[in-house]
Amino acid sequence: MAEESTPRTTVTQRAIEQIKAKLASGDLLPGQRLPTERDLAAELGLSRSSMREAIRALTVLGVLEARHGAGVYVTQLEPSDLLETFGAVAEISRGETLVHLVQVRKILEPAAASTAAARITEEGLARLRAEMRAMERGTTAEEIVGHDMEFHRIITEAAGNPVLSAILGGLNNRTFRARVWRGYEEEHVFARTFREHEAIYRALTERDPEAARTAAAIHIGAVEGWARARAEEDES
Amino acid sequence: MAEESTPRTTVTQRAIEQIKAKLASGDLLPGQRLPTERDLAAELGLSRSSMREAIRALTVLGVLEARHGAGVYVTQLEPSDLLETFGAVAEISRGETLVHLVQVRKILEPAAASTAAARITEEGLARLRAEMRAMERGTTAEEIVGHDMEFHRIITEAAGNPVLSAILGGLNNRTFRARVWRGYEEEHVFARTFREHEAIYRALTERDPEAARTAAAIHIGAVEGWARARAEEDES
DNA sequence: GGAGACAAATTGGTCTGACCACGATGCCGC
DNA sequence: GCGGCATCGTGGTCAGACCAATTTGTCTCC
Repeated sequence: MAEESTPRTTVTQRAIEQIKAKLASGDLLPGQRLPTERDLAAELGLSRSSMREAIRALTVLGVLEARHGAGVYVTQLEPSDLLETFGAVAEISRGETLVHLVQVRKILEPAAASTAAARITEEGLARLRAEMRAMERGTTAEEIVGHDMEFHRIITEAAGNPVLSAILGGLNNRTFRARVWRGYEEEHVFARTFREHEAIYRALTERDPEAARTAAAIHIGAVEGWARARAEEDES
Repeated sequence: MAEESTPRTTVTQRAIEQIKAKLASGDLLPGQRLPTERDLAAELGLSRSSMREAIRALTVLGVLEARHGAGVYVTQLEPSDLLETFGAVAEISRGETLVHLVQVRKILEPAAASTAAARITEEGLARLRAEMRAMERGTTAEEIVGHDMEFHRIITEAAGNPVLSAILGGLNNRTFRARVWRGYEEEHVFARTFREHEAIYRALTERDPEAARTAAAIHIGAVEGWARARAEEDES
């Protein structure tokens, strides 16, 4: 027993695991610089090509960061770094999965709004007001959607949980929204969004967690409907 | 204008984007086979090494699957494939982030339990009973934790949202649990878990969504406390 | 004629070594 | 003392070779 090599997998995969282990164990700390690709390859006993594949993989996962000419570094390992890939999922998903993604958002966003009601600062509320005004004044759909996203981002942020923020950020991708909200330019749909944002804002102002939760749930509920319609289109 | 090349990024990164675009647009469909690495490299105008890095990155993201000797394939793009990386995050995270992860679970799991109360089948309930019995009979911590995880997995599954299942699955990682539950072997802690599972199970049997939600929230609330204690240890 | 075994072609996995491009360092001249 | 330039270190890319797993086709034997 005690196989020292892992024949059933690739050397690259093994390298990935080894680096991940060093991270989990605290052997590598956030911000720290790794040895050079060449040294690392020698250390782990593989070629530079394979080592590079491993580093690239961990880079897209948001764990490492390669700076051309400067070296490879561990990221801050903030949830925002690590869960960036969550957005990629939202971008690629199609059909029914779109609905499932929105459903998860429908669970998380009300919870975030509820927590935010108790924690949001006066400054946060002021920023929400600003976004609402900007959204109403907005002319292009692009612009309006931008302020809409920012509105939700501020609330999420106020909940004070970076993991939650990162997940909701991914689910709230620009690309994702664009796909769900196709044909969103209709005037009355925007009007409805305004009203719903207003309701959420009011609940936050009154520091009413339950009202905030409900208002957010209603808001996302509307999105869910569109996602469902869109999903049926996809199933062609 | 209209720069045709993207000088500000790497060729590998560009290749990743191009393949992702093909996936999002439906140009590449789940299960489909891609051209060989060599052909793909020629097609996108880069070397095979760089192409391989791109493929490896997408493999780690759960989007592609490379079969030695057989070719590269698009996965089924099921949430379970794509959100596998979520587990990796949970494995690497330390300190306060552990608490934030558990907090997200505390939001999602009650929601899942609530939905499950309305949807779980008789067979599902039977499996829950079996897991509870097995857990009580379990001798090693390893074994008990395994049945515990399965208990939650069955409930999550019954909620019928694969995205939700995938996220909770990642949050419920074996490694993750091991880190949070250090010193979990104490008898009374297990006893408490038994009782809490019992409460969740009863609510499901009675098809009572609110009771299920509450019972699940209480259960995860206990875990949150341990995670918090564990996080303070980490901050050394 | 069909089934199994073997051989060849296909294709991902790994390695080597070279060169380029970007950053950091330090030296030199003003 | 300071700005600019040369050098070196390091990641980024490329090319070509060989290995290993799989697939496919063919051939033999029953």
